[in-house]
Amino acid sequence: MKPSFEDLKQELKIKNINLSHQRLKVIEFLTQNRCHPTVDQIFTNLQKDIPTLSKTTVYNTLRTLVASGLVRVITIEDKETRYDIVTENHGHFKCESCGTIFDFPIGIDSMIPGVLSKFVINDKNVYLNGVCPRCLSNLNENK
Amino acid sequence: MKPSFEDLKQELKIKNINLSHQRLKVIEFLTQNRCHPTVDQIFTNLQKDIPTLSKTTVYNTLRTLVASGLVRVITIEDKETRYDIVTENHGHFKCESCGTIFDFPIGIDSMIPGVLSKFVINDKNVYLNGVCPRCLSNLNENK
DNA sequence: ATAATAGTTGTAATAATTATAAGTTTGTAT
DNA sequence: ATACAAACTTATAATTATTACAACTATTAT
Ligand SMILES: [Mn+2]
Ligand SMILES: [Mn+2]
Ligand SMILES: [Zn+2]
Ligand SMILES: [Zn+2]
Repeated sequence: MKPSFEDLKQELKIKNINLSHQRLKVIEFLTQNRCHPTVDQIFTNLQKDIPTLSKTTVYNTLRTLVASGLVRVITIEDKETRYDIVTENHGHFKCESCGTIFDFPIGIDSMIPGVLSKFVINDKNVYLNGVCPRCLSNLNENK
Repeated sequence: MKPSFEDLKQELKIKNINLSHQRLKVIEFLTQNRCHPTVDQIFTNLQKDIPTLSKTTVYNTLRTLVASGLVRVITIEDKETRYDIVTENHGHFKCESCGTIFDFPIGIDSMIPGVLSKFVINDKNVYLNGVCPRCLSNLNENK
């Protein structure tokens, strides 16, 4: 599902979170850039629009959005936290060659084993690393 | 499978990695503490044995071990990299209340969707977050 | 309009990790 | 055993990501 900017604004109102200019811009950026951007990417891009923007605000905003369940944290790679506006269950594949992070569907619930039946699960992540088809064919060409 | 200390020494020899005192101690610690320790935990504990130990050495050693495939990196939580001597495919559950990381079996290969058939997959991780049974029962008691 | 509240900003502090260069250990050849 | 080179370790400095803080600004309610 692709949550629209308007949907998200509505969600925020319901959750009683103020729709400040900066917050709206962060959400807008995330809906238009579904590449799982880092804080730095979000900050650098929004700064063009909002010259006074502070990186602290980006951190604060993302913390608020994650806490309210509107945004999801992706830590597929050590040392670079990324953010995803799509909170529905799906897996992530990161290409070691080009760095792209791909989404893929995965039915993880069906494979959670019985030993976890007494555990309360709040969050699920499936992360794969490898090489994407485009990079594979590039590697072949250069042989 | 529980790789023994001796097995791992053998593996290192095969891969032509020097069995320095510090490296052996790191491996020994990981085989005896299968709690997915952080760099800091490994460092602090080994320092008792090796007073001259440097944290840089712990970082260097872990990098070497990960590169050679003897150790696995766990980034279930943002901001704390952990290490696992068990490299075989299994999932991780982190309790948000007590911080314990539990292992569980998972047949992830069977659920990788067709859209990824052209991707080369080098690494797979399944991370769950929630509350463990012990913490759940503690919470109930205190109500 | 005023006061209270929430949000933003710049700067400083913290923490994890990496880079560097000097010192030490280890392995190999003589 | 000795000497030399390569590999490893160490302490320190530098880098990077993130959080803390306090002053400032915008928003909301009265
Ligand atoms: Mn995604
Ligand atoms: Mn494990
Ligand atoms: Zn690629
Ligand atoms: Zn627990």
